[in-house]
Amino acid sequence: MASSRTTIGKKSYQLFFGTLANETRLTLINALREKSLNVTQICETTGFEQSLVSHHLKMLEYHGMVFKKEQGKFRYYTVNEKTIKPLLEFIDAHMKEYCCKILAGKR
Amino acid sequence: MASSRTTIGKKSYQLFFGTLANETRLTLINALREKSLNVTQICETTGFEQSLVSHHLKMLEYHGMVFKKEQGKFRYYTVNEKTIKPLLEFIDAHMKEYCCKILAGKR
DNA sequence: TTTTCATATGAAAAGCTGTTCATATATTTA
DNA sequence: TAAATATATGAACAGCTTTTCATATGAAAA
Repeated sequence: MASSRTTIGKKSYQLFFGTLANETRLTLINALREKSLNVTQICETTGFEQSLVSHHLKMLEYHGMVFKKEQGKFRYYTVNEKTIKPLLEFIDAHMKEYCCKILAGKR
Repeated sequence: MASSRTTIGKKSYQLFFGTLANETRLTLINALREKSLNVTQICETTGFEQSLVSHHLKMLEYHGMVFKKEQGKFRYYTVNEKTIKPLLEFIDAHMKEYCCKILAGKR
């Protein structure tokens, strides 16, 4: 049994990381870190087009990174703090320690 | 001061996640989780072409996810356990809790 | 010192992802 | 119920990423 190994396949990781490997989606997540917003409010905050925002929110929701709450004709989105916050903190620590080339400004 | 917020920009996250959002690179990381291997050994283990492996290792190294150790004409690569292991464990936990749609088998 | 082995790299082709546009659906208001 | 508002979705195009191929570089062995 190769057991301390994860039980979740490469494809799943690829989808998870792929979901976060996008500047637009990271902007949406960041916008939602303050508080829940509906789609129109997200568009106002970020300056992105409505259909673009909807497409990306769908993907974020599908991967459990945001949650949707229906309220009349509005759809309020909330960031999954439990995942997103520690994840970004963890990565900050990695970057500070290892990614000198990136932090140095190039690329 | 929006201070508990990360100091590292969206672009850096995009590059970090983008590096891991690829099945080939995840396969390389997985191959290296057992032990350090040189490029030829990685090719044997994974079945990938040498130039493909070199391209991807370069990216992984650049982002601090693997380390390279020169030994004569060989280049031994080691996974960055400190980052990769807890990261994958963390994501497993996220998946188990939120990504039912993915785990259910579709996509 | 020529050949062989190990790895790296640049450029082109193939494949994938993001954005836009047009439009659909669903809810509320007039 | 017609019009307005809020959100979602499919398809096409543009742009980016991955893979392949040809070849370069560098170290070791013959």
